[in-house]
Amino acid sequence: MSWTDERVELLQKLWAEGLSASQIAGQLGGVSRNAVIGKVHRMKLSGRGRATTAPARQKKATASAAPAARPATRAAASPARAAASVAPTTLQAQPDAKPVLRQDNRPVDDVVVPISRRLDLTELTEQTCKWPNGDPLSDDFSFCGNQAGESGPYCAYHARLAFQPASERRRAR
DNA sequence: CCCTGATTCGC
DNA sequence: GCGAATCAGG
Repeated sequence: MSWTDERVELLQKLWAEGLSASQIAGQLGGVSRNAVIGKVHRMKLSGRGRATTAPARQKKATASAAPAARPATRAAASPARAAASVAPTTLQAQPDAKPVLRQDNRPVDDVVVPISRRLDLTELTEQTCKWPNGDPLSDDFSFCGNQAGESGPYCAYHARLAFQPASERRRAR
């Protein structure tokens, strides 16, 4: 894959949204997270808010000294990562968070702000996103509750997560 | 061990 | 310009 205008645009957008390089690579497809990071740097988009830790870099030291073995494969996925493993949301409950909707005609899937409404199980309807937040056994457990898409149980943001391989999903919000 | 971004450098 | 390898850190 090459960096077409479209892909660069998406890269810039997702990077600005704060997605990690690996997540962006997963969405773009065909590129590694290193490729994404490299591209970001070449475009000079590094400093993204106050996010990363960037003290300084060191010299690569004596190059071509001892290549050493590759890190080996890292495929093995953990057995059962159910809804229970979803990381507790770090977003504070917002009393009247608006559902994720657009006023214009832009595609819904380009919404990226997953402010959970933190609904209780009994508050769910056909139209609310059923993405779980937190540990189901905990008192804090809740559902996203944002406007669900017409064709699924999740809001645009979580639908996107739901249809990604678990390995790319990582922690959900 | 999982992950993050940063850097170097051969291509 | 590209991105794997590597590094430094959480």
